[in-house]
Amino acid sequence: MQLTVIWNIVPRMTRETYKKPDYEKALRKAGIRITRPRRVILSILGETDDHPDALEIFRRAVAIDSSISLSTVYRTMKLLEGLGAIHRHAFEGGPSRFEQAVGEHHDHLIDMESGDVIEFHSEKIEQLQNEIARELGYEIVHHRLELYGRRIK
Amino acid sequence: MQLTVIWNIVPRMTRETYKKPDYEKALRKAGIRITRPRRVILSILGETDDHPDALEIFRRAVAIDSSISLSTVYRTMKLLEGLGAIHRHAFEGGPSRFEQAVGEHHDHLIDMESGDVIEFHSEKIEQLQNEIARELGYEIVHHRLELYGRRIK
DNA sequence: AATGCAATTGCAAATCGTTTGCAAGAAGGA
DNA sequence: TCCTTCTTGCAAACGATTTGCAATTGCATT
Repeated sequence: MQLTVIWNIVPRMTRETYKKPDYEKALRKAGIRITRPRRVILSILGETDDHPDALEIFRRAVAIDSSISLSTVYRTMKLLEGLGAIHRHAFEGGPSRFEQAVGEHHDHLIDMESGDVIEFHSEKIEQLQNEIARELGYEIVHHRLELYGRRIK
Repeated sequence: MQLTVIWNIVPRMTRETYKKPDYEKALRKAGIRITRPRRVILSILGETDDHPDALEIFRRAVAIDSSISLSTVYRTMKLLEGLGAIHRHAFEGGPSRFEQAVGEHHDHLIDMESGDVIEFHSEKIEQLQNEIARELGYEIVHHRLELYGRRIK
């Protein structure tokens, strides 16, 4: 199977402008078959704002179509990740958690008590990272910045 | 078993000033028994400059004392981590890799071709992180910053 | 140096998250 | 509709790590 990054076929997509039919058309164009399980998983990813792990996605999927299997969830996540449609995050030990690749890049602040994930973005930090990498003779392909913190009362 | 962070009992330790006897004394003071396997693992951690994973530490340990088991390596890593004597890093999927907690905090730049890990530190980035967290109503307990890059030719 | 007991060990089996082989079942272009 | 290829569910395999257990060992105490 040959993978092409198709996410740019569906550009400027945000949580608000997200439309399933367009999305599926783009996938089909990239040679990906729209199956029942995939449609279910896609709809879950499109509707959530949190960062569920495979098991959680599986649970939600089963609630819609009980015949879906966990391996299909894993396979679909890997497929979508390869297409650039979702991002995988491995926070501190735990299982991978996924989020739809919507809008621009951001980093994460993890609430150590609740496990909540807060997204943020700092252009200044990004620039500093590039500077540092350049000084060391590298160009950054991607990065990971996670802040683990406690809510200030 | 009651754990106390003892690493500050052995302050200002650098790779150059590191002395096993002092180290072991500090551990004993914290109620940790210095066993043969632990002495071996400690010496490996003290001598290396890279970021070996448990299996690699196990291999090196076996070369010194063939009776050491992998589970003891894991148990010791967890113990030392709890004491603050080592840091655990989980880079992109792979197994945890460890490094002695020596000197001050630093982040990592991972060479995507070779897997090499380059350490760096930027006070500016640290400050920005604190600002961001504060704005979001959080105080940072710790963070993880990894740059994945390619060498510029 | 010998004693006693809790801490530590090695081993094998268990666990967790994830991947894979396989035969059966569906997608979608002709 | 037919045919080929992709996808699926299932169960078994997987890699990293943890655990239960009985045997061993460190070390504070005699």
